[in-house]
Amino acid sequence: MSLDISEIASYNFSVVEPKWQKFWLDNQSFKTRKSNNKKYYVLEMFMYPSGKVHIGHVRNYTIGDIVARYKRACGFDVLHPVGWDAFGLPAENAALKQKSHPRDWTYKNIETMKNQIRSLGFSYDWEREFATCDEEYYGFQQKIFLALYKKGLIYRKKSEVNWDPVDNCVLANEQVIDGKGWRSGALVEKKMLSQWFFKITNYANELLEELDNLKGWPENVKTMQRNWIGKSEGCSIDFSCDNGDQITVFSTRPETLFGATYLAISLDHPLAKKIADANEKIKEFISELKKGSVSQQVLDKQEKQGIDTGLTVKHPFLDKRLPVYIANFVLMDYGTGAIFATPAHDERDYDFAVKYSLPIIPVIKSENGEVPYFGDGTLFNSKFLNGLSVIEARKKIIEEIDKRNLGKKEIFFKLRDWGVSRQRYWGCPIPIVYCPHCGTVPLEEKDLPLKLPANVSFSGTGNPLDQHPHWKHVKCPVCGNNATRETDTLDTFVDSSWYFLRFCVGKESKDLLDKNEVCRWMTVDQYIGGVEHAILHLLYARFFTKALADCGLINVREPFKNLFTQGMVCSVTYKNEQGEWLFPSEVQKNEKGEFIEIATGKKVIVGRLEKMSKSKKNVVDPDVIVKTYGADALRLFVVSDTPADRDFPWSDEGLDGSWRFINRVWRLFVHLKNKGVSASTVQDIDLSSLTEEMQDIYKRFHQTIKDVTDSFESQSMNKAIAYIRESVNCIYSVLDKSEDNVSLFSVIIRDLIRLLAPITPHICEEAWSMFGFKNLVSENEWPRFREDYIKVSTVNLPIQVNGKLRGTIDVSLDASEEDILRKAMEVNNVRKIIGDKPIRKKIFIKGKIVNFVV
RNA sequence: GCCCGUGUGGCGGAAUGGUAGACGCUACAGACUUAAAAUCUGUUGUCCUUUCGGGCGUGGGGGUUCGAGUCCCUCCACGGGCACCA
Repeated sequence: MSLDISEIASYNFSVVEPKWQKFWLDNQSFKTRKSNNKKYYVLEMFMYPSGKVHIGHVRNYTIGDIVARYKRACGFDVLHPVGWDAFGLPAENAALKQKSHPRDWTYKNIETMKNQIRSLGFSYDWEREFATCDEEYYGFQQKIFLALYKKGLIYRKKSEVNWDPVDNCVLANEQVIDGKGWRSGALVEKKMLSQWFFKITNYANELLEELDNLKGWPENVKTMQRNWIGKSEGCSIDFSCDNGDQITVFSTRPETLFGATYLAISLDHPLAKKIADANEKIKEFISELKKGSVSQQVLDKQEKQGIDTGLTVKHPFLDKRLPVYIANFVLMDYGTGAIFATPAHDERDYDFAVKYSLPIIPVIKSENGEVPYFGDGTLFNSKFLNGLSVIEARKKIIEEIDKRNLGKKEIFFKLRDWGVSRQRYWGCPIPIVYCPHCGTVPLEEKDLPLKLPANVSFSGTGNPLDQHPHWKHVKCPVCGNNATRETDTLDTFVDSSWYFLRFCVGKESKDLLDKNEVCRWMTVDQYIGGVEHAILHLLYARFFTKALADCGLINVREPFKNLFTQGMVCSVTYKNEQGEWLFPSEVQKNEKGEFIEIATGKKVIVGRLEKMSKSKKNVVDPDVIVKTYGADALRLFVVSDTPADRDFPWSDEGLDGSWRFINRVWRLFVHLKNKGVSASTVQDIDLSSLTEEMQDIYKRFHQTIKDVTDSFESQSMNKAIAYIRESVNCIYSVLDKSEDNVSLFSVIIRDLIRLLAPITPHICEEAWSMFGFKNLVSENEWPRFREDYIKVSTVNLPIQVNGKLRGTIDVSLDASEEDILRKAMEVNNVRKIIGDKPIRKKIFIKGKIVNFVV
């Protein structure tokens, strides 16, 4: 086939894309529709306004937009909102660095990113947009805080933070680098501060059990949450100490009690403090161990260390005393902050025992006497437990402990309460006042929102709200005397724990949790975001939903029905000989195919694909791509080839391929238009009037509709695109017959545009209007396929001998087994391989396979 | 350290336990062109073979099965999360 010059001119996206974006916006094409149709709520995890949209965002939002457009076409009322997770640390860092106010910095970023998002043609209902730093939003969040507070779900307790002794401020884990403060370089210490906590542990069981009902969640995310909640059954045991105190330990393996050789308590255990106060050496030792970050991976990796307190406790069942150690591997937050140690059957206990030459007494028989041993076996050395299995022994000893009043069976969760206090400015202020007379007093609703003061200075030291000249000084709402405000703000995870509820309510309502609207739209039918949020954000959002339901504010208990976690966007990295990262633009391929640094001519080390990040200089700017290739090409590319839940390898060549495909499709449209195809030539297709070849083409197209539909339903955009490409190739192969089959090609092209529209909406909208179809393709329905067209009557059946493929035969699906086996045996190659060997077995699976075992 | 994933041609990937490599990228060849680009057509896992065809192949090792990329065990490599980054 040949195309004339006018058809060869490439598709002018730079005119077409802005044209339709403006049209959609002006006509509010994606305003949330409220009809009697079924609803569908599509939500992508909202964006942190860091400054610029990156390709990772583009991929996330493209997936969401494809779902939204597809579901709209399928007839759902779709809620597809957009917003900004706008509080957080980077705004304050920018304030320090560039002297810009966090608010100005944030809103400016939002403006920039909004324009970027709009240039990608996402079908959002912009009317519902908001930022979490909007006074209206965080004011309402304070209302929610008060409701939870009244419900008894919020309390204050002391908890450890990373403390920078030079800057006098609390550091986030990411601000601690090699145990030192990122700005000051000072050795970080752990410090106890009074902080607010949400009682997420009240919901531990429900959070765990409801996971089983979340059929639309990936199994790995559910597993991670289960492990995080970490329900374990065990028992508490009281040990009496020779100083008169009692130490309660928790153990999930009480059956190993007879192998216990020492007790270990946490650095923060009340007893440890008591001892430290009386013993300078121990005090010093504890403060030495307290250096460094509070993060778990740091704690786990550090060497196990401890100190003998000199105290001993009595073993509850044996006539012996065990020494009590203060040890850095015992966590105050889990269990009771104290353990009995059985080094023969626990790795940590073992390492510690070896280091401090403590005895190791095995009580469970292992096959080859290995120590430490963690498997099942028979108890020995254990008095009344002797001869029992681990499970039996556990049951028995818990009974025994209970009977003798030494402790009781208990269930502990690894899940800890959620600390929400942040010693920072750019967050939601906590609506609490401390009064010397009335104590802790919540603000009254009429005093909300409690706004952040505008004039604030950032020195990098201390807490900005605390240092503000007058903000914290107020009159007590109860007695009117001088009082002070809480100067901590809320963790930004709080902001993102209910934003999906706020989206349900239109801007006209002051009640941000308007029950009718929340009830109409919740739950979120499809939630899409990175797997890095698998635990914290998703768990907090689930907790919040339950807590708000218990406060009577909403009536759902689970926020997200289906969850999709997309992979990261990765790209190649380059480093020079000094190990410095290089931009791709600084690198060139020479004649030998080696990569060299342009500036120096020296060889460059080509690293493996890594997550795109500014520091590795392997980011790609979406603006540049949109300008040179268009939004459709970018959208198409980020969901092509790689399944959406896997990491996506960026490549310029791949992007080029997507761009070529868009032009190929456009040439197809223009060619067919020139051959007379248009909306007015669409008519019902009478199969019998077509040649056999055209019948086949039409049937294959119905198969394509089915394949693409199935792929969209299973979020396999990459497969949908492969099927569409295949179909386009197929249409190209018969293009010279288009003139004789105008109606057929009209029908096919109409549906092809509709199949492609969720992915590349601009070109499809343009083609839709060019062919003269009514309304927008974005408002049109999804094409349907006919079951009777995709049924096949014959099949190409593989014939195996001993499980190896030796040939194939074409058979009718309803042919008898006998006929097929006879035919299979006649295949030349099969006969040759079998020879005169006797056939031991004939496997026949209808429509699938024939296998001769000889 | 603990928890969760991933591993298939030169590359991204496809494959209800049933013909491994669909679709795309790259590379190569041809057509068109004064030429280039673009476009179109073809080839492209690997080894043996003129052809027909055959051997080997889904990170390594083992197992279940008539048959394993797919299920089980084990090992290796890489990535994500770990509670104050979002």
